[in-house]
Amino acid sequence: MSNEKYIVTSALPYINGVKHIGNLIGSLLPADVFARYLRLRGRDVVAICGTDDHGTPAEIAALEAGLSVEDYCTKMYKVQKKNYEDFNLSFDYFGRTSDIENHEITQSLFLKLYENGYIFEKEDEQLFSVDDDRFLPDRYVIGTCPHCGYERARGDQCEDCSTLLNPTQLINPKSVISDSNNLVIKQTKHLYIDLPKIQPKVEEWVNKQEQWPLTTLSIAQKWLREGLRPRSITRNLKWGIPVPLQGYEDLVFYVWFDAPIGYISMTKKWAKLEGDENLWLEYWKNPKTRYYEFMGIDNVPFHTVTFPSTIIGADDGYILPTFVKGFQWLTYPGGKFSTSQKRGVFIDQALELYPADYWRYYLLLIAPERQNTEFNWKLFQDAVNNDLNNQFGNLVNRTVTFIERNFDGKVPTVDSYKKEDEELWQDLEHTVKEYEETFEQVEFQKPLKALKTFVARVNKYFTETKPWEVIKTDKKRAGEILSNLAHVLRSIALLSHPFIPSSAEKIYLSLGIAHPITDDKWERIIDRTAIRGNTVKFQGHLFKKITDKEVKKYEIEFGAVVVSDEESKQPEKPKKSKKPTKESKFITIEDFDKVKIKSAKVLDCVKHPKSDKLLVLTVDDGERKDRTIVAGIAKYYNPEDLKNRTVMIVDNLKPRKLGGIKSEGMVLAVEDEKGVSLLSPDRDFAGGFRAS
RNA sequence: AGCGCCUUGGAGUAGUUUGGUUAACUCGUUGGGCUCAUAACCCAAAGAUCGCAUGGUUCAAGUCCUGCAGGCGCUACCA
Repeated sequence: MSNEKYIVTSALPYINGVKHIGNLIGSLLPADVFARYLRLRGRDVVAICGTDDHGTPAEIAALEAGLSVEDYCTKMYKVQKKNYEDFNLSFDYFGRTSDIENHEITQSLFLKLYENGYIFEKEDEQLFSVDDDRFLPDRYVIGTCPHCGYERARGDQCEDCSTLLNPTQLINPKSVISDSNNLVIKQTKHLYIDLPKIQPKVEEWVNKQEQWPLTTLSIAQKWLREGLRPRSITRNLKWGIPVPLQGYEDLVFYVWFDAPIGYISMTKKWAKLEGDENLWLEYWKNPKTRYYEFMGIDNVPFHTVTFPSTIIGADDGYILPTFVKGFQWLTYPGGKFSTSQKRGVFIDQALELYPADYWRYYLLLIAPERQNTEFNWKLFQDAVNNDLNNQFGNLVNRTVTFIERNFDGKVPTVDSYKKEDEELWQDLEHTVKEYEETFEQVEFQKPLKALKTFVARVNKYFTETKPWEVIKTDKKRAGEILSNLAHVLRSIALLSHPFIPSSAEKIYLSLGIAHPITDDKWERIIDRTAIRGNTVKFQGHLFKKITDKEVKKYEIEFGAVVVSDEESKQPEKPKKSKKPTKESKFITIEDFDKVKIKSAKVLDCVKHPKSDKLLVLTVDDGERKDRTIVAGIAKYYNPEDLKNRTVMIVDNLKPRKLGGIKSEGMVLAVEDEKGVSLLSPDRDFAGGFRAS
């Protein structure tokens, strides 16, 4: 089986900008983890990723940065490459789609398609911006929607009425790039790939992929069911891979066409650097290769239908993916990741706050495998503090220090195993089995949870066997317990390596293992004697806790807030069919009784950091002296004036975040045209008295 | 509009493919234990009519079917 090869690829991040943690968990990180797992098991794997360099956005960003597009891309390439290295992403090669190898392979695949009769020419109308001196992609044109009159409709679709459009349909179209309305319609010739002609073969292939995840399969099948349409593969740009065909020299390939070919060309470049020019062919033209692709869900059609069409149509011996894993989205509280709005965590920032392993662990734990998941600072803290620090780090710590203090740092020898020892080893076996099985199915949360459960199990073993007590009467037995612990820890380190590689290495060092973790053989994952006699050495604590203070700070700093919807009640689309609930004229006394209104003393009051309409009150409600209430009264009250005042609050209102700060209740006030006035008792009142 | 996904104790989730005794896990809460360890670790308890129809199928439904409500994602010339 040694000639079975593996390819692992992550969707290629676009060259522009630094990526956020959502991009990371959507493709890059899983690809890395899976590749690490395969390597650990001794599989012959090449893991490939790189930047997707071409396209209009890169050109425009370069323009704005005052750089040539080549220089801009090189600069961004370096930035991204470093980010991923810092995150311990272990791609064998991280390349670029603008490299010469990609030119060669893209052009050769195109020529094959051409020879095989899958390329045809068609004339298009396209808007040309005279002032920008360039053709405008649909999304770079905005204008008035002919259907609903929305003034900022994009050339491909009106966001307001969601009608699909052609840029030429827009009224008063203008360029997004320059705002110029000096646009002309030009006839241009473009080359198309005849997807309908290739469809039967693609369909035949897709229908055989029973091992694919259901969502992947159903997306692919939907596209095929609706029938593929020919798709343009050229653009009139200067930045890109030139079309190697007479009469089309001024065209370049459309990015969607050349980007996935990057997987192949980057492997080729890797082979070159490895000093074996033809090595890449052993992977890409070997029918026995197992090829795993990782990407966000939006990319699934490209990897299950269009890119395979290129490969199948060209018929040049390249293999197709064995497994296509599409991830849902990692969402962020308060809205989409956005550089301009300072919302979300970007990779470079993330690493300034905490080590890569913290992020890797939490992101993998909540990996959006089945559904969208939301990043949450508090849960991030929980995961790091409980799972990593308390359970994992502390287990390593208590084991190593115990051996250091009682056994001169030497891992003791075991002569016989008691029942509880055997049970421990048996559980390890089960864990490894579960881990292997779920990993082979390309799942991430499950192997990680198996590992996490086992770590807790080992802590239990430690507590229940009480070596600190046993050692007083039976040093030998205590030694056996610690030996078991140390050996099991070695297995845990191996199992955790794909997820948290640096910490795993550190455990190896603690256990006095000289070789890197990646040199270990999977066959020895369970080994009761591997480190007998090793000298352990405390390496410092593996993890550190995240404090509440940090969480609060970062929640605000990184915009993890719900936009105070009081104000942002934009003319949002009236939610369809929201039946107006019939309100009856009276409520019953029981209804009123549900509302608990009580007095509260304002202890402190400050302006809301994110809003000029909100004040943040800290009140004493008779039960607690640290209740936080956010009120929209900043226009009418100075924070200072409210201190020591008694106000009336709704006690049992469901807490809600306002501008990122959790408001636990509501302050009662009345409003007329002059402004807002707070309700309060006639005389000074302590907090906690219910109104009735 | 179409397609798909989601709705399970205070929070986050598993379980739904292949229906079957007390609905599982982590956090949080309450109580207890331990002291080797980073106030870490271990045990126990409370807490869920599994979105709604008091809908259907079945001896049996969180799991299958139907309808409804709410939330989300994807839908090709974007990269």
